Amino acid sequence: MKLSTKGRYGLRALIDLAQYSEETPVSITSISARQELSERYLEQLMSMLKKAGLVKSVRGAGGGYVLAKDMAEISIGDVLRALEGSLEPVECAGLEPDGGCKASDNCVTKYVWQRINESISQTVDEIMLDQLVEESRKKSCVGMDRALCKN
Amino acid sequence: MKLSTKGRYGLRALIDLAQYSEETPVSITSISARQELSERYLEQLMSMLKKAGLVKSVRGAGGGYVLAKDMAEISIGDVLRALEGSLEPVECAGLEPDGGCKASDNCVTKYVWQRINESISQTVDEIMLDQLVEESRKKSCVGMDRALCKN
DNA sequence: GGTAAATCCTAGTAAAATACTAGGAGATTA
DNA sequence: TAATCTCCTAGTATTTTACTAGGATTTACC
Repeated sequence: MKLSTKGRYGLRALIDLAQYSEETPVSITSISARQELSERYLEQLMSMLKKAGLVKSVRGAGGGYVLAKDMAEISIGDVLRALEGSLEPVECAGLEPDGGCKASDNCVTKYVWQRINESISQTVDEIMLDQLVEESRKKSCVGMDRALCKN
Repeated sequence: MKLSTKGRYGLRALIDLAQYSEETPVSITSISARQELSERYLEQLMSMLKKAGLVKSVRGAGGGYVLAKDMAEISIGDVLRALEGSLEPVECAGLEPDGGCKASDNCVTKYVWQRINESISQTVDEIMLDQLVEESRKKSCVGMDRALCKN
């Protein structure tokens, strides 16, 4: 039940992007410098965020990435699902009426997985990116000590 | 953010155990036969549940496992934490005052990890084993089709 | 006392997932 | 034309997962 580096790094990167992309696109190079992340790896994370429609890219010199919609309209759930795939703790727990496991009517544990799934979803979907960006500005923590924190 | 087979199989096994251990201890052999799980693997899961104080063992012929406390006093959180370790999505998110990451005061994402952690904990700690056992009896699903469901 | 049925304990190991690195093609600007 | 970007695919070392294997120990029952 751990989030991978994709989710952890990717969310940090997106908060950074949101802070710096108001006027011009932000390049992977600059994000990775500030956040001390591998450029090549970050490239892949940004590509996932783009596929999910959360950021837009501007190619060529002076290019980079920009948010594809307003910060207040991007939930942390959107971000984490884009990076981690489904956040369901067990595959069968899909909420779709006919989703997942065929044996589900006889499955007692499914109830548990579903409850966990719902609580995670509710939590991550009600936190929006702008809240974190604002918080980040308050703390003026543009860069944090990566030697102490890997998240 | 997936639960491993430890958590999935282990919870199933414990529900099975709870149902069958009211009079005599239940052996790993019998649980694994009903639930179609490897005996050797299940052995390790039971050992974890024992270390966590959720079950007691009775050695020797005719032995097996019994719940160490009342079903109504074992939460699913206890079970999953015994099997999966901490359910925190990110290590630093510990709720302990001085727990985890040293950079936490400057960490914006920690807020997110903590919120997720709290919601998961709350959910799994309020579901008790007896609820699932009762549900299981209602559905009379002693054995479900393992060809269809791996959870 | 012997045998069968159990738990207990440690190690090993194949497969899958993770966390990257590497190389190079294509787009855009100055 | 050179520099700076994104884009895309593939490779790969490390770690984790999901087991399997072997054997010691304990206990009930004949």
